[in-house]
Amino acid sequence: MHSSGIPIDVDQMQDMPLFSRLEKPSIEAIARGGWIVEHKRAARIVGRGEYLDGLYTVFEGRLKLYMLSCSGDERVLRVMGPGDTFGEAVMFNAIPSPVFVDALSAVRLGFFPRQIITEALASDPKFTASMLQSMGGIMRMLLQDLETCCLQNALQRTANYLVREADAGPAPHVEVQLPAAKAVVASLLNISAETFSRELHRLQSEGLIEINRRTIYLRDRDALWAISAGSDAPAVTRH
Amino acid sequence: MHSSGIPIDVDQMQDMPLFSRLEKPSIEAIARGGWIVEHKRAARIVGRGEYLDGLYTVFEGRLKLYMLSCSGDERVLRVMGPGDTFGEAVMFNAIPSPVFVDALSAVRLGFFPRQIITEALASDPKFTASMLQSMGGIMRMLLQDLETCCLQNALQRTANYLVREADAGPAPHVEVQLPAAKAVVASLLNISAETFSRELHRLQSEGLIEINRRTIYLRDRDALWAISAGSDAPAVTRH
DNA sequence: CAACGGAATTGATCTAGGTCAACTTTTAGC
DNA sequence: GCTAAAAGTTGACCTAGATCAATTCCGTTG
Repeated sequence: MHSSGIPIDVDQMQDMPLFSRLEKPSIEAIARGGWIVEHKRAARIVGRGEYLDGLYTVFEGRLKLYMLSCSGDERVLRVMGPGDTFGEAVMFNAIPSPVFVDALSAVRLGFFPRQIITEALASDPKFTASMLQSMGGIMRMLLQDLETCCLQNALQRTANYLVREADAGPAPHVEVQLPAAKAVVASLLNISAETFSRELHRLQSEGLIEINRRTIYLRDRDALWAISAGSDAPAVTRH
Repeated sequence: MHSSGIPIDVDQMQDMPLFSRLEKPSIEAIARGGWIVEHKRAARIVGRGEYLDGLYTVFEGRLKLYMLSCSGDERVLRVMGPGDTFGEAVMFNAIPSPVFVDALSAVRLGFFPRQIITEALASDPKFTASMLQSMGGIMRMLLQDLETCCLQNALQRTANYLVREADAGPAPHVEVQLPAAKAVVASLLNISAETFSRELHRLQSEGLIEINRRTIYLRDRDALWAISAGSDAPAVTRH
């Protein structure tokens, strides 16, 4: 890892949801208190059990946030990219991290010590609002995950993922780029890589999607939505 | 439901984690802006899809916060009691509620409109800190749930629940009171009532616990902990 | 105290999806 | 371009836990 003295690019911060609503001076104050950290692919950024005295934002690269079962298999919770933040819960509660964070590619992160964040919260109500909203958003995501993993079967989860991913981008696109290897996405959906492959190919054979490496073209968004919403087998025949 | 004009008891608020660190005047200001709501057993407090323009605190009674699958079976996420709060995520993000909240008994709740909360956040940094910590705590709980439900088997979940519940109270107790019917607790653990019963009786036959209606006596906390931590069958024989 | 109804237990099946293994395709290094 | 390693696909099998069904156990009410 490399903890540089390079000043943080304020313009880039302005594009991040957590900071985008703040006035320039506020952002600058926060930027001055933080620093850039660089890691290469596969580096462990946060380990389970570590305490974090600050929060991270992603400037460049991708990371996975995951848990490990006692038997060593991992469950990916989020794949994070530019603009995402992590560490809030651990920082505000002074608890050991319940999750691991590893770099999926070379990454450039901003690190902001708790002290700086606390000061910014005290001096700028807009930052407080942004922070609360950001945390609310993560809670919502976690709830979604819980819902997905407890109440939906493998086919529904797959369809649901594709539809959500298609809507996620700025312009809803019919072309979904998997953010990582299929095995990682499978873990995100809490299914085995094999099952993920099978369900994906099932959707393809039904004509709802087309698979091309890590790109999935959605051919019938409504049908996918219907599947994810529960009508388990609308036209889709099992076997 | 009954939306009374009864003033909110400030002393009772002081016992709630969200307010306990505030100065009396802050609490009083918040109390003046909120009101008491009463519901009887089985009442729906929040429905999925509803927007909430404020947050609730529980003064008296128990509630369940749950999701429904498309096929109608419910998954309980939290059983809430006095001192708990809910609605933060929905309020701060102005999103429709992803969950249902029903009363498990007659309940007395405090409702605080967003306006009041926002003002309190702006005027008292301690409240901001408390709020962030509270939300961080919920995030941590959700993460725990996700971990439990994705990485542990039914026996581990059952053992884990008992141990956590025993530590939850003010004094770690060897006597765990199930907060609701076994079927509700089972749903909390994302297993069927039947499986929950079986696993509980398995633990009993191994001598690790004793079951008496809704009271479980923990006879060997370390062994339970070991099970929940992963050593799947330390002395516990399957079948 | 009888009797009714919800909660809990227990046994007998069934199945979604995991695991293992063989194989093919893609990617990256040289 | 060639080769080794990684990623993905596909089939055969297996198991944890769901579901269904039959009792049993209480607690409540008249």
